[in-house]
Amino acid sequence: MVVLDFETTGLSPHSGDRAIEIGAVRIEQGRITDRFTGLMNPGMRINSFIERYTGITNAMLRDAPPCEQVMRQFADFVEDYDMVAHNASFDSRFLTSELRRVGRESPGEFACSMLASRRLYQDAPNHKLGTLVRFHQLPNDGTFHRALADADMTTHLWLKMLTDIEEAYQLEQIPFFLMQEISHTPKAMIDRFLKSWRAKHG
DNA sequence: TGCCAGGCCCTCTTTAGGGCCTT
Repeated sequence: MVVLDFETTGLSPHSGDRAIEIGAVRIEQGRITDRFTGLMNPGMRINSFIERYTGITNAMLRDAPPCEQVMRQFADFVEDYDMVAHNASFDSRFLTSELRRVGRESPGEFACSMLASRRLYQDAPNHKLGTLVRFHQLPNDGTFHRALADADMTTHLWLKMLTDIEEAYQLEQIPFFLMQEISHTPKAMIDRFLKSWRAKHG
């Protein structure tokens, strides 16, 4: 699967917002096998809030390739893999919007690490990505709100959740139907995960 | 002119409202 994160000019592609950076991590057999990242020029200036929030400046975007070029490359990277994102409804909207502009689409399904976290870690202070990284002491380099850094942290969070789900399942603490229900994760994704997990652990 | 995201989930709910998450 591919873990995905967008930085954007705002919250809604339906209000004209565009992607300005994409970061993605490919996971196979529970291990990171490839990464993709790129700044992209949205053809518009970003406001000062976004500059402060992400650290991405208008000067950086001026020299970046256009969204269309980066998204075509990303479409080739993601192929038909299923995807994971933290608050997936946000990233899936931008992915659909940006791919549609270049006549592409992603056939994969989305799972949401935020919804899964709300189910699995009810003792967490909240379910922001940064909070969960600290709560679980997940690997990070101190960078937040940049696409590849956030995708990397989401990857570590997702792998931890899969392990915790599997352990709970093995311990018969949760039945299989609940695994499918957790986080709205598509059944096919859970099935593929279990198959690869068992191949790895015997 | 005035509006301005959207989906999940809880609750003082279902004839609704508001917090949480993402930028």
